[in-house]
Amino acid sequence: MAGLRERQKADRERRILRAAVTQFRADGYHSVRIEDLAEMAEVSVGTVYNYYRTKGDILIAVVAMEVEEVLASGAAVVTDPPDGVCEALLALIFGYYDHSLEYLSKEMWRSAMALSIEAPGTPNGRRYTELDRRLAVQVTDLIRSLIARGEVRDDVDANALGQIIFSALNQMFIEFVKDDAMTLEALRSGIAKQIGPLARLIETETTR
Amino acid sequence: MAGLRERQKADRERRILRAAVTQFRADGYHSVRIEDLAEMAEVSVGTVYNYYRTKGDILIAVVAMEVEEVLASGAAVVTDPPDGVCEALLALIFGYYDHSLEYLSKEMWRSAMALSIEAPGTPNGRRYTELDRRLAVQVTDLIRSLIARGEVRDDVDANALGQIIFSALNQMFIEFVKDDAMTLEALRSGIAKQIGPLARLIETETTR
DNA sequence: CAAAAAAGTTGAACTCGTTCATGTTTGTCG
DNA sequence: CGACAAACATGAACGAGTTCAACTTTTTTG
Repeated sequence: MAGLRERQKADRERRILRAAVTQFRADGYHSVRIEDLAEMAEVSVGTVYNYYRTKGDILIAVVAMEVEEVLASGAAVVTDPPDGVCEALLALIFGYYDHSLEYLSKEMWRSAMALSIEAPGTPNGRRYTELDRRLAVQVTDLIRSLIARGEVRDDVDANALGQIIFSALNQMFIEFVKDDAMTLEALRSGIAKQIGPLARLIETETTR
Repeated sequence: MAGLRERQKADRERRILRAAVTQFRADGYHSVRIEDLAEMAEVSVGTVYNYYRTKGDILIAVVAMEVEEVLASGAAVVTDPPDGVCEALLALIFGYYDHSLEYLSKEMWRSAMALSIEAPGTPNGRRYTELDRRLAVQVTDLIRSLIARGEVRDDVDANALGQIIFSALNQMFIEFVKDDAMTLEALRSGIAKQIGPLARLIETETTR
């Protein structure tokens, strides 16, 4: 049976996370104080720290939910990619990008990325890094899928290329969240300019 | 003539920077307090803030000196790259990597990178971003140089490829500084595994 | 059911980056 | 040289993340 204590704990954690999602989005990660979250969640400041190690932990928890969704949407593309190497890659990448601002602000992404670099040893950092790794694996899987379909030359190194493409899309995304004025449209066209030439290099002859 | 005031100012700034280089490397960016720097530089805490906007500014100033050196060493490779596409690219990249830990610790790199992502609008962030851009330009220049030499196919998009390669080497470097246990050797072989296959794709037929 | 143990909550106190009103030093002008 | 202005240095005070010793609540035990 679910003891009273357990229910209360789960409830408090949910309330804190809910407060975080709401306030981070509304006022920005930095403007929100732990005290604000505690107040909305109807717990004390100390209690927040019983559920999350640091303020950054709370952000990562929020961001991780979003990335899980992105991964799920990407899985659909990998299973049945559109025709054409460039089209398939961009379908996956645009899927990532379009999802990214659904629940999170650029400021939240910036802070989360900064955290993952600065504190790689914490549960925070490791969790975010793991999500990055899974995204890279998904890109690699797509390439393998395109090789199996005969659209990509079978002498390309799927691992190397998947990693390279992930690096490119990730770096582009960093530039996107760093510049508040940059539109999703500009992000899309930016990565397309890189993926296009690359796709041409790895296509099989027959697809030309 | 250099007035007394000017000399004193320059002197103080140098002392603060010197204290930062010494202490950041010895104890880590985070462990060092502004008060520690002030003490070593024989100024007050407030004075430190007269010369640098934030603690991060001081770090960026230190890191920027290092990156300028890296850019200078890279320029030599671009001017006269070794034979072979892969060899030339790796000569440039290894040059970057080997330089990177000469004066800076991994923790300093992590903090600097995190800063540039989190505070892109500050003088800090912009300066670091600008250095990144110049590194990407240098990679692009090398590719152009290899095209001119006939080693790289002249139908490849030098800009797109330069940016992609920069993203890859940068992402790899991020993984390197995130993992204190990762050796320079592992970093080198990691990027080589990505650059190798890519180089084969862009080489002219004759070089095969 | 009562008492002890376990688990969790609390908010005051601590740290450190940053700011600002005040004081001091340097340069300039009569 | 003396007095005024400008520039600069100073450190106490403030804000926000984090910690921890004391207190409450829930569970277990006899």
